[in-house]
Amino acid sequence: MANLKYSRQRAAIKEYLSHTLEHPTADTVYLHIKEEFPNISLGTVYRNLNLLADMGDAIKISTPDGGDRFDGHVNPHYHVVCRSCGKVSDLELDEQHIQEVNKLADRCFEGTILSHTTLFYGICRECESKKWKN
Amino acid sequence: MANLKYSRQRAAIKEYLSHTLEHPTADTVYLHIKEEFPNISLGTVYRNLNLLADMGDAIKISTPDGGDRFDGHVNPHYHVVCRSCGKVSDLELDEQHIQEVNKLADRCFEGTILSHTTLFYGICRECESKKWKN
DNA sequence: GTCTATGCAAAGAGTTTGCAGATGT
DNA sequence: ACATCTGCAAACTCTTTGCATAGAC
Repeated sequence: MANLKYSRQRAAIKEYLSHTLEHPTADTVYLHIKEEFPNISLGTVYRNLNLLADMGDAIKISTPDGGDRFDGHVNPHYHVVCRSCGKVSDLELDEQHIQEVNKLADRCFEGTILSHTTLFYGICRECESKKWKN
Repeated sequence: MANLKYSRQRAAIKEYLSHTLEHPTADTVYLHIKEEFPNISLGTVYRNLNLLADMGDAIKISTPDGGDRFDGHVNPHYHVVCRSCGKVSDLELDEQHIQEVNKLADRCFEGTILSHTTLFYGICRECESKKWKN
């Protein structure tokens, strides 16, 4: 791994990721950071998001629809994708459960399990309420 | 949902997906089906893969690196992505476990959980052996 | 005959990359 | 001073779409 140098843009991205509860796409991060750094380019955002993900300071979430999303909260937790509006929410599960699943999987796999990510699909509360208004 | 008409191309894709243990990308499916239908186009492959996924006859797997992969085995099971070679393998877990996880998640989420997919990351057996040769 | 599926090619979305100049150490 | 990072734009990958024709019912 190469030597990293401080950059204000990267610091701002990391800061933003660690304070938002949304799970922004690269483009959303770009639009947000642009308020502070009007000249920042999308390429820089992508480069830094990938750097942060590689360093373990962010998580990249791949969903079947649309681009990847990023999460600055790296404690073990799960995500729910709303089938109706596409929003990604956090789902805190028993930390022990997460470790259990890794062990369980390791027993069934001819190799080594390092980690896992689980994506739940469902309907978020907002969309459930809307359903009754239509 | 619209009316579906039979097509040999779609049948061939479904057949291929249900017999392979790889988890091919759309392009891999395309190359394979091309042997039987030399004129098939990539667009047709994508259209049919999405149809199959919508009908529940295939599963679309999104990984952070590269394009989506497809799996014709729709019984509940998990996947392992090798961190070294990128290969996707099946992981059969206790079916009850899978239902348990949905229920557990539903209790922790303000909305409704419908399903989930879990992607394990690890090192497959082939790559583990290679490690000792290098 | 009508409606859907196909092949083709072009367009679209998301992401990466090469380069010259700015910035951090 | 040197290596890294940035902004810009072009390139690239993956996927979708519009249209005329072929195929299913």
